[in-house]
Amino acid sequence: MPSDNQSTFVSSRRATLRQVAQEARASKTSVSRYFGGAREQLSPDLQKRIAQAAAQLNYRPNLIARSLKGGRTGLIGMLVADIRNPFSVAAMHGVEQAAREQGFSLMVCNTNNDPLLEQVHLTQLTSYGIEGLVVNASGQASQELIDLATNGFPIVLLDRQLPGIEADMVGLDNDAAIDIAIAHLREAGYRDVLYLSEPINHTSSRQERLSRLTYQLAAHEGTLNGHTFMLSLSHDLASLSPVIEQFMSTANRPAILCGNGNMTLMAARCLKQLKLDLGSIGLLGIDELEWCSLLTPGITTLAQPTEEIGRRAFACLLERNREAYVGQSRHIRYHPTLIKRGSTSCPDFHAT
Amino acid sequence: MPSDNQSTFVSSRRATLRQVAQEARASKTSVSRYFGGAREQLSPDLQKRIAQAAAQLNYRPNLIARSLKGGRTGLIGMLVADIRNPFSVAAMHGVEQAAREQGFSLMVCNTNNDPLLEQVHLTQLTSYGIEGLVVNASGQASQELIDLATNGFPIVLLDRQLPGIEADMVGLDNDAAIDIAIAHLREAGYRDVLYLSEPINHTSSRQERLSRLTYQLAAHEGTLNGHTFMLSLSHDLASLSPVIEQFMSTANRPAILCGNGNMTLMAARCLKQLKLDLGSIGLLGIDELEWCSLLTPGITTLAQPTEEIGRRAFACLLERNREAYVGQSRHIRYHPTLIKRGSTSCPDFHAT
DNA sequence: TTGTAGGCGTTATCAG
DNA sequence: CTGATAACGCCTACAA
Repeated sequence: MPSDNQSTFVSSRRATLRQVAQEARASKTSVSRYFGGAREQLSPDLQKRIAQAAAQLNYRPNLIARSLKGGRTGLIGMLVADIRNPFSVAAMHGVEQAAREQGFSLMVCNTNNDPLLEQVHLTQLTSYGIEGLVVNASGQASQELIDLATNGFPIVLLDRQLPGIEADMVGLDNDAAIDIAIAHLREAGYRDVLYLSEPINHTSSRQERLSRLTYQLAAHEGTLNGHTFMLSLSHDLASLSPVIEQFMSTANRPAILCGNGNMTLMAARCLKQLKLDLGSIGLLGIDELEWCSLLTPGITTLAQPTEEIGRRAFACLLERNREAYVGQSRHIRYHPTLIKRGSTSCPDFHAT
Repeated sequence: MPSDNQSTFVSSRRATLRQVAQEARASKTSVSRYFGGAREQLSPDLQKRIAQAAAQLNYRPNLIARSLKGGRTGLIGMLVADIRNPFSVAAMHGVEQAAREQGFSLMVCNTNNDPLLEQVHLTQLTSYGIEGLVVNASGQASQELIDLATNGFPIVLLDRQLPGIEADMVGLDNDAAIDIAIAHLREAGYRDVLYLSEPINHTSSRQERLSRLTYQLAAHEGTLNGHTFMLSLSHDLASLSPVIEQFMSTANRPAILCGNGNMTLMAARCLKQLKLDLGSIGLLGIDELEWCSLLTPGITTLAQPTEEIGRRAFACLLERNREAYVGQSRHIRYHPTLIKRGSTSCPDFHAT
């Protein structure tokens, strides 16, 4: 809770509806109507008086008081696992735009991948009477969140599902992503794949990508070999380097597939340090980052429509809000776009 | 939304203080005290009854209603010009952390560099009764903002000042940044500098950097030549390429100095396209980005303590809130850190 | 230690 | 068309 001290700058308190009413020699009701969208009902004269008084007092309706009565706060909340991840930022941007277009404001909370913090923020958000929640949280849902979902509170999951929570989800078509990635790597002539992922930690999108990879590797057994390495962000390059060196020493036509943008960054750092040339060792990342085109000869990526994903998430929220909780929860998955660059084209290889 | 049923049935609406009071056979006052921090005043028995009832109903105080009476919302607002700028995100992260530590929640609004949008968001924010505002806006302040500041509303400017607004500001020591940059370039043997900036547009930080650059160039007249180019983000590389080509054709030991991260990105793209080698043409950027170390041979940058800047901004807000508006507004400037990399070390050059 | 009454700024209901 | 009046959920004198 904010600390004790009395607000000292209260001198310039905002004007209230009542003051406007007095100044305009009208009733509170009329003023309320004027600002509440029923302006047409009022006589031109009254309208003018109210407008004048309001302008003079620089009056703005107090949204808090309004929501107290009406139940509608116009607030929606968003929980983000890692605000410094460009994916999160882009998605958030999408949510925010869509929300504003519909007259909603967004409260964003960064949980830092900390379930405890998630709980704290959730309590805060609900205490402020948010009307819906977009969640991109760390793998496990807090009890708080589960309760909310169970009670039919409008929730949309972003990028990942959460065990124990029945809600709409919008994210990437992970199967398609892996399929496209593998197909591309095969066509480009790579034969050994090292998959880099952040620890699964119950994060569904990571799980899905890994599963599909396993499936693909099985399907191409004999022509494509696979290895997997989980890398926590808190680890430094020191733990990745030996893995890659080991991989290089045994692999034939090797390529690295990165499960997300963070992994692409780690891989690129490591390859640079090991002085390995992009292309001769393949590199393909899920998530497009602004610098991927800069690194000679360019890093091939699978781009997600991040903003659109955010916008869609908000749209889902709105729908749920309107139609109550009808029908099964939907899973909306967007198709990734392959951006081919030099990191997956080695002139020495030839497609099968 | 749930129907507005009054009945005491399992309405999915949140429990209110009144319901808890009924369930606990206590008065609203007692329950209010229980949750308002005066728990000690109550008899153990009463405390227990209230605790039980609250748990059973899963009661949470409604922060909105609370703030209506007390005036304190525990909300602070932040206006961000461009949410996709890593600097903004990092600063926002700092603000958010500091705010949470003090029990405040953050409402972030992205103005997209659009003054109109800024106005809209500002109205919204104040309507929600925010207790303070952190502003990193496009150059010109809206009238709305000016009024707020004039009335003594707690505002802190981030990274840039705004004409017509007397408020604390926290940002980079731009003079120091330029001084360090120029000194470094000179030492590294560069003799011609092309300064890339986004259009000044009344943005004080851009103005300061440019002015200081001009000053430095004058100070080193004869040993250092300078040119300046303003590049809008909406422009594409096509407009930058000829400038750089022209610069290269006439310059002696040329280097590019980038006014911020966006410019560094543009420059890097352009140099890559023109197939110019980093180092033989110098490149130094203000703002450290995650990929600057990746691009061979590394881009030299001036790093800002972005998170700390955000945290400090919130701290200022708190102080202002406590001590009313005492004394002059402060300008807090952080010193940048030079991160030397290959882009400013050309083996052919020798220091003066 | 506990409770009663009134009010915060707004909207909804029901009269005129 | 316009205006009283009663909520909304909570807090805070003031009593008991």
